[in-house]
Amino acid sequence: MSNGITDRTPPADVTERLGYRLKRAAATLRGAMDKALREHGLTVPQYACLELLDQQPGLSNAELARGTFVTRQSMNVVLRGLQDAGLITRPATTDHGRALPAHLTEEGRRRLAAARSVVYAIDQRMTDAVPPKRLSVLLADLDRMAETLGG
Amino acid sequence: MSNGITDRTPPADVTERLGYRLKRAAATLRGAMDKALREHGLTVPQYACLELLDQQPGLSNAELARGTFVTRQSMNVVLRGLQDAGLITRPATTDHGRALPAHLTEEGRRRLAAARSVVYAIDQRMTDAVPPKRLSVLLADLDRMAETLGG
DNA sequence: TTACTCATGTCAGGAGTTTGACATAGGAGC
DNA sequence: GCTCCTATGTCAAACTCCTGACATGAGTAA
Repeated sequence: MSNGITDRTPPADVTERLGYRLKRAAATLRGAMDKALREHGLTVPQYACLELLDQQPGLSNAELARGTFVTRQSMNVVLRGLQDAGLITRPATTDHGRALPAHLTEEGRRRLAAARSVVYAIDQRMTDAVPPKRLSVLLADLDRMAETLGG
Repeated sequence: MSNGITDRTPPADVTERLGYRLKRAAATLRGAMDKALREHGLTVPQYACLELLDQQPGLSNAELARGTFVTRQSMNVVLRGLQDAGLITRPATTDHGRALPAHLTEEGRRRLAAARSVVYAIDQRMTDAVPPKRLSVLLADLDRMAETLGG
């Protein structure tokens, strides 16, 4: 059966398929972040939102949704929560268009800084699990996988 | 700043971190599977459950939950749905212990076979996106990442 | 101007998932 | 025997997220 030509059929064992492994790694990461962030009073989408806003102040609801891989509707409730908690500000109206630019408050920056330390630790532990020389290749492969499926 | 020693601090740009890329790839895969499976009347957890049961008949609710990375409670709902749809069977009682072994019905096997084709196609497209020589290494790295975080 | 298209923000409803809790069954150790 | 400890199944409530839908604003072209 082994003829030197790459097998183009997914393994019969589900757990040997790329999709399963990808899901497993992502689920584990999600669980670790969820647990760590809970002690900081933040959910994963909330943290992701704060992180994006810190790097790109003024992002709109729709832009944040795309950046965190959720729908506009989901991001809307996240933003409302962050707004109620006083971590971000958003104008009620705007001169041009409908997009409402969001910005971090001082408190938001503080909470983000605190939460960032624990998330960094997790990301670093995970990154250390892969040989340094393979990291850039791994990142590129993950990107290709996403792009191929229309991400 | 580049001194030949591997940088041990996560990139400031969130989108350059391993966690972000991993989430992106997983989210894209989830979206593709979700869309494809909807035409077969199945959700992703339902499909995963059927696939596991096909390979390992008699798995219990808790075992299926661990295998699909959800809680027992979630899997309980999934199993109830599959049972109502006549795709699996589960005894009401058992002689030994509390674990109730689940099994596919004939209809369950048919639906799984139909759904499997579209999922295989997605998995294959994704797998083809990474150079064949790197596939086994990629799988190993994903595993290491999960194990490091306690998966 | 008008009509069309697209992106955005938002509301309503429902499906899926989680946390927290409780009762039951088996095994290990005393 | 008895007591922990663990694992399992299940219920209830809350939360998260999504699908579907609608209205608004901007740009484009007839």
